[in-house]
Amino acid sequence: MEYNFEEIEKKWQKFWNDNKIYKTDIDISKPKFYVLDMFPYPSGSGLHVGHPLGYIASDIYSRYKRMKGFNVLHPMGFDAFGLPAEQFAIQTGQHPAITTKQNINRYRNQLDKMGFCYDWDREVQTSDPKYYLWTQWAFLNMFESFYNKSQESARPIRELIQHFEQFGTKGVNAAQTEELQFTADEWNSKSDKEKQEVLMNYRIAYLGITMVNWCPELGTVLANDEVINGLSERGGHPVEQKLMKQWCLRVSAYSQRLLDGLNTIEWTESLKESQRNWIGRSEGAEMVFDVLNSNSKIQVFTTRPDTIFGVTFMVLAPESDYVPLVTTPEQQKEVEKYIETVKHKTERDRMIEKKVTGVFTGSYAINPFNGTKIPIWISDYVLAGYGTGAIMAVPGHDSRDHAFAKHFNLPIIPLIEGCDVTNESFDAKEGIMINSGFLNGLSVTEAIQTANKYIEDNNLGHIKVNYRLRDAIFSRQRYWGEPFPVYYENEMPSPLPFAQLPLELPEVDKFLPTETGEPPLARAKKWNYMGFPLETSTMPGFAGSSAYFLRYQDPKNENALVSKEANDYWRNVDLYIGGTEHATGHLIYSRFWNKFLFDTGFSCEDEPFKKLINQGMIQGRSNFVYRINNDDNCRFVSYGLKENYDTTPLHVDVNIVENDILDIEAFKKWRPEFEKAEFILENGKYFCGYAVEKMGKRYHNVVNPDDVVKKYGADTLRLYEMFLGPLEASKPWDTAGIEGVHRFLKKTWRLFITSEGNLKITDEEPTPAELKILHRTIKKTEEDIERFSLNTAVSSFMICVNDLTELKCSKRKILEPLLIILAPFAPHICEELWFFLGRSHSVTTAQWVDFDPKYLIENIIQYPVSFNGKMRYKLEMPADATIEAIEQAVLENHQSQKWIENKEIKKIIVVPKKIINVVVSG
RNA sequence: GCCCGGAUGGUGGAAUGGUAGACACGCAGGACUUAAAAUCCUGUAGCCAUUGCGGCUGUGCGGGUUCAAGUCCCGCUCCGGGUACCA
Repeated sequence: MEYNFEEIEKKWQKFWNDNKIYKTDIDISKPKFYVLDMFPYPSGSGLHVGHPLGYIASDIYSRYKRMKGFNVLHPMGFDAFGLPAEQFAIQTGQHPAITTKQNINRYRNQLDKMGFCYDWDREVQTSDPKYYLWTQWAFLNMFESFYNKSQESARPIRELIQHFEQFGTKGVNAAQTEELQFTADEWNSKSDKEKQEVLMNYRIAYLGITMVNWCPELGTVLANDEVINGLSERGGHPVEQKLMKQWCLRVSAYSQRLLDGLNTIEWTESLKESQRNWIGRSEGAEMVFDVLNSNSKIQVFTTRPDTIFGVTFMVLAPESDYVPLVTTPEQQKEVEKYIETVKHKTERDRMIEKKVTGVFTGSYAINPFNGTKIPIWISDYVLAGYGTGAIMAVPGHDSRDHAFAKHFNLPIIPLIEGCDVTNESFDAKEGIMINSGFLNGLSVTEAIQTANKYIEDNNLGHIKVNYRLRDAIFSRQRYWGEPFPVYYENEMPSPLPFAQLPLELPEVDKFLPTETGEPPLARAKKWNYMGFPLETSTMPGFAGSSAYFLRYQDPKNENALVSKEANDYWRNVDLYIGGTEHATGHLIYSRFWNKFLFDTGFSCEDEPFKKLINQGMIQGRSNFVYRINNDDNCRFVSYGLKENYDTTPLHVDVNIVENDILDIEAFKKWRPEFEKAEFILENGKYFCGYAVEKMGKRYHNVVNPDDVVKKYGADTLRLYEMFLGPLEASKPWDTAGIEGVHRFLKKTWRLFITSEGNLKITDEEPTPAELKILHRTIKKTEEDIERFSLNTAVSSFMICVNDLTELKCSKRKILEPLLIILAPFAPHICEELWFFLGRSHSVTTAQWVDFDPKYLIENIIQYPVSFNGKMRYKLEMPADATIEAIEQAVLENHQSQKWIENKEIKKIIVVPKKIINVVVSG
């Protein structure tokens, strides 16, 4: 009887499902382990073979941990709000909820075929009102909170109000949009509306007027991480800067904690580094410059206060509030003209042009260190959103300032001994200071410290830490997202009472903005609360994915996001697997979101994801055929012969190519125009060329996991995806090796079952050699799973089965444990064979077998003996031989080795169980 | 520009500083078969010797540390990813 994977897999998937084998509940008698996959956005094109890579790895790990005695939480769900469904709705009028539901069903169907051990009873869908109630709830909590920097924690906004009532802003140390100052009396005499406006300055979820990335094509604003190279992440449309009133989350308040937290979690260095760069902490000084003949003062931020003697001009951002203060009447026209041109440039234009532009304001500032007069310019290379929107320019030691100085012919002063700054600035923080007054002779590091001290001592400014991390813009002018639980009274936002949640998405006639440019929700008929209009924008994609890992812990709870009990037990994610593309989006936002919930007592851990593994991308492997140009017969030439002709390469569907050999008949049917195609073959075959490209429809290189499952079975797909290479590496999908993995499963099958379908298994006692094979494999499998080296784990199974086949070993005492350790990788076939062995319960819930070290030690160890690093012969020694005995044996052996007799042994190095190295003279 | 990775046979890839190339694909040869498929066996880094055991060279390039380097250190080259006027 042959290995009939199709039947077996269907049977056991049904068995697991019917018996709810993977249903998980709190069990305080067992240690918990939480394994999470980044849940997918269910796109219309379904899963391709790259998606399950991480899911397979996490599935193997979950199954392994469960067998090791852990209570494993391994849930799955769908990130169901998103732009593609909405775009589709705009085109077709089909409600996004319907499209989304269809896509989810398709995904679910595909996932189910791969034999994952998810507890589907815990499924969450972010577009489900029962789920997004808790997204809205969290938003309201953020609205009702501010960040107390002294306590390093979010606190209820009423604490701040009480403080204002008693002391005004005195003693307030809170994260804020701008610095405010008022007394208690002033606060108490403010109108309600005025008070609300002030509080917006502090709330963690606040309505703010900020420069946003506006994408006219999509008709919505985008967060920084949704803009790539000045184009929208979705669709690649140009993005411009625009001042708009938007909901924002005060993520920046958590900058330092987000940075510090990285040291407490097990993520890859590169991912932590990305986050550190994104947070962008920089220490420097904020310094005040007086403006000549004016009362104005300009504050700048610099990380190089040591270079102050090299400041030859100052630059303001075009949007800076300082601009009107310092522009002289003579320069007014020029400045206005410049600002106008800058406004019309998109982010992308700026990047592509990279032209140096700017305009002089007519004013001068005074260098506070030496009193020199420095011209104040305006240029778009200075960003309004960072620091103070104004810089002191040091062309000698900053490349951007240098380019500007060159262009406008401004002086450049070298400040470091021995450097030439005529053609290039010297940006490195090293060397000895010159031309710098009292800083002369100091090293750069010393000079920075000395200058900082001088600034503080002389009241010229203060030391300041700046972060690049911006507050998250939280409004989207779209339909398919969570509505804000907010209504407007007197034009001031008020939160909906919790009892009114969830605020469900209303029906609209079209999914487009209104004629007046309002978001789609403005089309809804009854979009108000007690007569007051409701907010018409919706939340962004990351809202629903920011706390989903907590909801899985208690998905059906109607009274809380997660009960205290469930959260105390499941805590945070022990292992999170997903792609690197979320490094600066989801993984920042959800850390922020969780920290907020931690502060407010709803999450018991400060960091949501303890260990994170990034699975690599699976790229497509495209195939090409070569059509001969200007050929009447539509001929194609095989890859190896194409140099003899003038050809055009054409992408060909990889599903009609096997091992780069084209299925000619299938090709003729693929496209009508190829029906009469002729082929110039090599050895009777047509070989295709190949290239590694992104997996996508346009390259005809999409491989659907369903097809692979159909052909080889889920167990083969699982093993093969792991076997392909290291989990974290990017690699192309190449079916060339899949036969080998499939062959391994067939071999395993044959260890148990004869070709007639009889059970081969005997109850004979295993030999030491067989036990050695088994225990070696158990040990290796454990080690490999623990370090996520799943490709080598698969290899070790192959070696094991090959060895057992060679020994014709079909002994129960060997094969039963083998099934247990193979079960996480290939659960279906193991269940079937386990069943044949007469075992009743599921092998996937069996207890893991521990290896017995006594079968691992070799009785005799063969030591390679090397002389001066060169291998000479092998010396056999008992495993328990002492180092002295080994040395003695080498010396004795030395005498019988003629070729070395006139050389003197200087040293004998014995590496236990590894090698003996003999150092000889000459 | 900056920050991270990476470079090993024809291919994907193994190697806690200790016999480089595990395992798999592919290829070649063989067995079984009327034949094919399936299955099994042998060989497979390169070069030389293969009716001798074997020898030499080899982990992108150039140096170094070490008895011993794919692995550690210094200097390059190329490839991949992230990020960018962040002062």
